[in-house]
Amino acid sequence: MADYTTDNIKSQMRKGLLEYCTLLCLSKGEAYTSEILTILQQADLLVVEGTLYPLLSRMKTNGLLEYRWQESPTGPPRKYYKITATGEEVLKELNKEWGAITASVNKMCG
Amino acid sequence: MADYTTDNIKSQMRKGLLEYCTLLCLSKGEAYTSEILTILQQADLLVVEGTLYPLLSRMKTNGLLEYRWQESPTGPPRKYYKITATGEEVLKELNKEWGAITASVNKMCG
DNA sequence: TTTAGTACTTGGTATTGCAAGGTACTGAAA
DNA sequence: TTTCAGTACCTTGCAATACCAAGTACTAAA
Repeated sequence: MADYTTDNIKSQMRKGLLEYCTLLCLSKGEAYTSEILTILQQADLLVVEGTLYPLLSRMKTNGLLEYRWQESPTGPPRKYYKITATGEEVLKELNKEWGAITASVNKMCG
Repeated sequence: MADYTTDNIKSQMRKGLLEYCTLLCLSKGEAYTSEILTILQQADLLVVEGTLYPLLSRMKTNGLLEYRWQESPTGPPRKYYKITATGEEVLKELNKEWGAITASVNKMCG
């Protein structure tokens, strides 16, 4: 099993949750991209660098996130992202939406 | 609320589940496109014709679905889609995946 | 000064969703 | 007969997105 088709559908299922999970992650406190990446990957979100950077930029542009630069002792400075008040409100909406979605899917299963 | 950004993220969350829910729908018996469309829309999947036709074709090409033509008393003939044995196996995988995803998300919430 | 490690950014390509328009069949109205 | 409305299928063109790969830039150690 786990052929190309199955993997493709699976990854699509997870892709759609990327923004939501990123907001969830940052609602617990600020973090920079590599940390976010690791957290999302540990939740099996299968996300990679080239996806996450543009995604964070979009969310910043849309006012859900903000960032500050912070020097790093071991390399170039880091962008620490933080959720905004708007982001918090959107997250509340998305939490409701997630509940509705699981209800929808479970209804289709039953 | 419910501004452009929120709606966009919401729709992405649901989009990723289209193939899965289509398989779920057809695992209950065959149906033609308009019926599938109605069922998915009743589950709030926000799908439209121009999305569903190519999607069903892709799934047929990938061996998940098959169809037969059937005359209609009230118009042109209909394509009745049915899940294949391969589709059933993929669906089992996706059911497991859905369980894993909800677990992942809920872990991130907690 | 070169190399390795960390971190951010940016093309190019492929996939996908959707709006809009097109084809074709049936039956009823003009 | 012709025209129209309803049903059903399909395609085209545009925009958004994900990902791979490469590029830039900073630090520290060899």
